[in-house]
Amino acid sequence: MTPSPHRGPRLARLAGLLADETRAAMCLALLDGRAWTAGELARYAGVAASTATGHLHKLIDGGLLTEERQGRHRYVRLAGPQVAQLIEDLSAHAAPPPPPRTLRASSASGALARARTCYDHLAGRLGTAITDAMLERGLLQGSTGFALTDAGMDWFAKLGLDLPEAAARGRRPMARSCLDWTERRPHLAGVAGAALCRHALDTGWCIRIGSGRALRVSPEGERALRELLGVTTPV
Amino acid sequence: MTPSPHRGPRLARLAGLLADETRAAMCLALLDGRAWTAGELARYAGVAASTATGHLHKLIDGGLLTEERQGRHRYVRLAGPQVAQLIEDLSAHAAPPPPPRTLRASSASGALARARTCYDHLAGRLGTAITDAMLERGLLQGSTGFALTDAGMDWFAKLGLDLPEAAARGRRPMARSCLDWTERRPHLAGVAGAALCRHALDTGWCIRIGSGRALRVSPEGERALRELLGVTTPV
DNA sequence: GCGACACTTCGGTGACCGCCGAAGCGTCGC
DNA sequence: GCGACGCTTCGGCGGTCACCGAAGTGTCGC
Repeated sequence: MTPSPHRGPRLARLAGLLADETRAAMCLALLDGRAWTAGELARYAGVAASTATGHLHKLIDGGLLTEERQGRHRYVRLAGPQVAQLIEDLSAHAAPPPPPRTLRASSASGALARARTCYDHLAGRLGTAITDAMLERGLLQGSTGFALTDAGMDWFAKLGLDLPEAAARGRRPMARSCLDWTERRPHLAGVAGAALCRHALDTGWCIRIGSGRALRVSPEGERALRELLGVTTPV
Repeated sequence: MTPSPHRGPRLARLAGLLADETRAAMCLALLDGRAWTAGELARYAGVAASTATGHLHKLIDGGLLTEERQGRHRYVRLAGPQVAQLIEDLSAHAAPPPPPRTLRASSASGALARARTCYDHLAGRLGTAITDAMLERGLLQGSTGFALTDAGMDWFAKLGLDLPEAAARGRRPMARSCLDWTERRPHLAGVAGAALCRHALDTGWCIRIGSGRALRVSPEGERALRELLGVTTPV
């Protein structure tokens, strides 16, 4: 007797979606949380447009992506935060065994390692620094499985961010830990992480560098982070 | 410029390990946390022994499994809790879209839905009931990303379980949430979940039914859970 | 020792799947 | 309208991979 009905085939089907280098590259690109056109993804992955079409069909059928058609363009994005989390987790497990701990600064092209978005929250040295500060100040609890404290809820409320209301809109965790692939330490994700990132972009604390995931911290952002969390912008 | 060195191929390689029905079935079977022989897995998955050998090689090379040779037997098990978590997470995401919420009792063969192990912690209605009770009593915090409170640490200490010492032995989270595939709600995993499960088996609160993952709760176990957590054994 | 047994290695076979280019279909801009 | 453009469908090619049976290696038990 199999212990559960059809878990094996289902698991294999889902894993199969990510088991191809081209599709994996597409999903990792989409981790920036934005919508890409089919052509952009094809060029990014280095395949013909017709090939990309087939891959996108599979990813959409499999529920990992959603599409949105606009004129002659077809925009695709990750189907939701759960999918982003899944890919991020899986990708973290697939990381190389011994990370070259010493000269890391030289790799991962400076700006990205300094501050970037990870789907819809903050990552890089900025993300982990903010997370560390929130832990120190008792706004966040738990060395790995994060939970927001009452003080943490107040802190967000003072910023004008209504987390309970945001959390009620979906089944998403209020606070979640996401493994940072440059820092190899957790940073804040979940509803709280997304709200903070959105706030940082809305208020101009952080500004996107070009069209990628990299961010730079504005002078106002530096001041706000220092005052609110005692964070000095990462070098 | 690719945003990161070689994440795509690595992700694809890892996913590829689980993208085959036979390998997926093997990994799901190994989620019970025990060591299986190659022949057992071959029969379980319904393939020839030679085929199973090949699959096990791949899974071991890929770091998902470890082997242990004893005489003419080759025992394999999951390489660690991180791997168990990964497979459990992935499998939860692969679940069928609309769970038949009504007649669930009839499916998932009664005993397993009532109480079972999930790798090395407690799952099923028993697992979620214990988790709910710990949340209610303030031993655990966070609706999804769990963290143990001070009161929770004391509670474990009173049972004679030294969690900080256990946690220091590895990089494993103290408390973690694991999605229960029969209840569709989280239960307690991580160091704390494993310690509690081990305690329950050591003290005879729970006893394995046959050789599978299913458990039954002993009379002493019922009494202990009622006194310690106010949990009445799930029907 | 001698079989019984667990597992492994080795060809061979067939299916699946990713890839491309060419041709077709819609949309946009002049 | 008319091309330019983005995307899609189709056919064909080639590589990869899961599978098996048969033969081989090591271990256990008598």
